[in-house]
Amino acid sequence: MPEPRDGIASLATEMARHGIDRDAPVRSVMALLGDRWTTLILLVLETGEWRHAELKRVLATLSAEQAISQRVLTLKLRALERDGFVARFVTHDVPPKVSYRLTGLGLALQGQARQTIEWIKANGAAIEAARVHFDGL
Amino acid sequence: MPEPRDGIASLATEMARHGIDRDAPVRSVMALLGDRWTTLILLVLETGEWRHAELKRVLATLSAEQAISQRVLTLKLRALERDGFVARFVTHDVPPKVSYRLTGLGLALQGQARQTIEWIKANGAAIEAARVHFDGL
DNA sequence: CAGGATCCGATTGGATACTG
DNA sequence: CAGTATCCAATCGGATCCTG
Repeated sequence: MPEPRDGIASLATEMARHGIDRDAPVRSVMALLGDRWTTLILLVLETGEWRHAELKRVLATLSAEQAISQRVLTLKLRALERDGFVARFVTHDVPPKVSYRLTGLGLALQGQARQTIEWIKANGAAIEAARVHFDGL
Repeated sequence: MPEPRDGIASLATEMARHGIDRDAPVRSVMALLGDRWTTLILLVLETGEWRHAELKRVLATLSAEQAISQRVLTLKLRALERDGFVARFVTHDVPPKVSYRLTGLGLALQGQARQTIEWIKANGAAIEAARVHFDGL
């Protein structure tokens, strides 16, 4: 294992110790936040408890493109539930009523996501300027 | 456009005004941070200026799985460069020497990413416990 | 050495139809 | 209504080969 530069060795051992990779949740949660819908779902669930269908409808109004498919919404909610970010409530009526809301952990995660999103929005002009410059080369 | 719940209307108009979706950089930058390699690349570039090959080698030591392919490394560096997060330097020798480092904007982005990653690491045990609970149902 | 071109497998997300 | 199953297109990432 080469050590190409000063400082990177300690960095690597730090990462190994704290598990930034090696299937710690870091990779998968970052991927979740980076996917097509999760940040929007978190944003909506931050406002309270939502039924599946209602959530699907409001997400459609929040996205410029097409609506989320029922299948993908279920997939994303499951992923968030599995990681403990979202709690799921069911009444065993016919038809069943299912609702979702953030857990404390999910609310904290959304706080993190919101910070990053706010930063990107605040620097959006600079980013888009860089893109125009790069594309016009 | 229905308004299923109090507060979501102002949320939607806020998002439309500030462009949380609608191809503002928010979506694409979040996706970049969520992909297989970008956060690791930012982490390494935070330590200084790196040649392409050296960067590829150190990334291999930082990831538990396989090494990054040359093609994908170039792709990710281009994406970061296009958004103004990474600067690229070339000497027109034979063979050429190409190096990369973070811009001020990229350093700020890495600050954001680091915060989120630290949060995930700090809550990694809770997340993994939630997974065990969910999977054992 | 850096990176482009090509080919490929794996994953992601959307559309639709069906079930309790 | 919520969820699952199936099918499909698009995207992502890896492997290999080739060039200045």
